[in-house]
Amino acid sequence: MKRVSFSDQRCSLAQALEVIGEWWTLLIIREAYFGTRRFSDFQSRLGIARNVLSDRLDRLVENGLLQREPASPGAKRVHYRLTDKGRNLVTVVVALVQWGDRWVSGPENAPIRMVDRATGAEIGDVQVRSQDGRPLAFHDIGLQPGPGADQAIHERFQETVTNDGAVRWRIRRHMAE
Amino acid sequence: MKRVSFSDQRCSLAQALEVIGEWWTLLIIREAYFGTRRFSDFQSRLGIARNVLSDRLDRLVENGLLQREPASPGAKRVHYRLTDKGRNLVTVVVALVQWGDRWVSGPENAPIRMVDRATGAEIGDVQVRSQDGRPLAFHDIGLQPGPGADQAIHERFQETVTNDGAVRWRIRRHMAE
DNA sequence: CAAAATTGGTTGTAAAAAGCAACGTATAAT
DNA sequence: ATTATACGTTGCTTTTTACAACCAATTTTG
Repeated sequence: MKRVSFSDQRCSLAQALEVIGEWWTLLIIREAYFGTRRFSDFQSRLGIARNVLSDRLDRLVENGLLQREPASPGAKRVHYRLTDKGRNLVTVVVALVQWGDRWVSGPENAPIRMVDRATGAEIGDVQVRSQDGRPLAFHDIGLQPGPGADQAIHERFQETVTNDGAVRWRIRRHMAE
Repeated sequence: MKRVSFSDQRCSLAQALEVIGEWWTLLIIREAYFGTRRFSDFQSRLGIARNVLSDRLDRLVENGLLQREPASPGAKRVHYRLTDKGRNLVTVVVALVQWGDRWVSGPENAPIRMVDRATGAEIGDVQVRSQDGRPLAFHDIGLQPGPGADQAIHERFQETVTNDGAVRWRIRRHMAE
């Protein structure tokens, strides 16, 4: 396959996908959310090939999303547990499940319900919001070069200053020549 | 590779990944968010091989995330535009970018800033919330079999009724025997 | 405590997917 | 009318994944 790496792309989405974008990886994370800890349980629950599972677990541990710990105190056999970094992906997983429920499975065929433990009511839809809590639709979100933007990213944006002094960023649709 | 399909798994995450989980696919969606519409712009912006791009675009159109439309009225040459189904993935993309900013790139190196167009302020962190808006942490989220759960999923859960009549679901850690 | 079964992998091989470069048309620009 | 650009497709190579067989260490069972 000689698959190209995303890690040199200056884009946090590419960075994230480099870590969790491989085939099976996110399903392993989901399985960990479900409480699975043992190699053989991951294997039989997912139906993944053992060598691929082994490889993915190694990478997830390397990247700090899972941690190995003794299955029983002092034992050599290990369990895999989510770290904070791994648990923090919960928004991504929930957003994906909700999208899948809505657009692929259909809400009436949702295989899993996610509820608020405190009330038992279904959780809300994951949304993009402003810092003060207003829901933001697709077109309410503006893009700008960030603090880590490089030359290539700056070239994608066009800075304009309106006559009242406000700065506006326009994203270029086509490649600059 | 003879890669196994996720589409027979009864899990909306697997269904979603079947559509957008392939290498490059989510980066193409991101590129579409950025306003890219033309084949050659996708190609040169991402550095993706042309045949792979061609394949991914076909699949995205097939699955209804992108739509082809004449580049100019009456022309045969096409542009690719996001559909509602595609735009609806914005929560996933934003959640992933924020996770990448936080855990991989580091917030001070974020290449892109996402702002509220109305105020210019940075958008908030994507969160899982209850329907009435309380933020839910990882452990506040409970799992239950949903309306489309099959036998296998039901076997993963253990239903218990507390003595005040409330129903509780416990997820089984290991495979049932 | 010895034998059997389970766990947590590794190794080898075949098939499929990704990467690369060259080639072909149809449209757009000069 | 000629040239250049856009949007792919085809053919070949390299890398991954899938599948099955094997193996050592640990647990369980009789």
